[in-house]
Amino acid sequence: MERLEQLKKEFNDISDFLIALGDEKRQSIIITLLQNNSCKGLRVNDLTDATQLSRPAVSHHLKILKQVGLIEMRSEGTKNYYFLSHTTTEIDKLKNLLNHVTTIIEKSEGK
Amino acid sequence: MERLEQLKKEFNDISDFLIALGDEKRQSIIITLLQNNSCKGLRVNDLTDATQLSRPAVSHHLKILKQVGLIEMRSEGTKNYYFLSHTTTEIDKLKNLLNHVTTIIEKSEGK
DNA sequence: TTCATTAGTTTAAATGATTAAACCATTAAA
DNA sequence: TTTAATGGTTTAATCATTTAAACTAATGAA
Repeated sequence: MERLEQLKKEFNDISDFLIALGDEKRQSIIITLLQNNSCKGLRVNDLTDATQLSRPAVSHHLKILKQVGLIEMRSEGTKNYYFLSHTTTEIDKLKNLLNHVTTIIEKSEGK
Repeated sequence: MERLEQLKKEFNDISDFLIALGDEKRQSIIITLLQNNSCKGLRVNDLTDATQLSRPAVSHHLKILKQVGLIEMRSEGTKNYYFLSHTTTEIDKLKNLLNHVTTIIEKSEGK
């Protein structure tokens, strides 16, 4: 039952990330960034073109994606370049959680 | 670029699952079911007790969890028993998607 | 058959998320 | 020092989600 406490924490920890990933608008931003996944990065206006969203909407979603550590930003003067984070900490956490869950499910298989 | 199309489909396919998993109320239902992961399953009233949610709220969330294939139901008379699905199809899909994404991110690492 | 139990559904209210419009701040160029 | 370009923020409106209250349906027991 100690493992259940651990699992509860893991779930709680990853909520924001799951919510961030679940939104289709944000998915299209992520996919656009994956398409242009050079070190250069993309600007807000590039993303409004690609995703059919207004600038405040893109800005809003970028903020959420940044908060969960999925993307990062680099400034050059007034120009901001957004790119997918090279560290995959949150993704790895989610993978671990999923493995945890499947392990428990499979263990009870024979009961 | 063919892989990107594939990825787009995978994302689209998994949206509802991510949204279902991201909600904290639904997480507490999942955890309660994990705690009692025998073949027997739990009834709606068991879940209202454990999660501090009203019956219509639990019913609503169970419906969502059922739609994405995470849980299943078994009826005995008027009594309905809910339990975590033994097939982990959606979980496996999500794992694959995450592996896909990390592969792309890591590939561009050296650019 | 009548009453109690179990649980899903519908509707309306409350809450929360998303968006556009307008505004502000910063940098770069003229 | 103006002016243009870039982009974040705030506010208010819209839209979707969640919830509770009341209702309905079905089964099982008295």
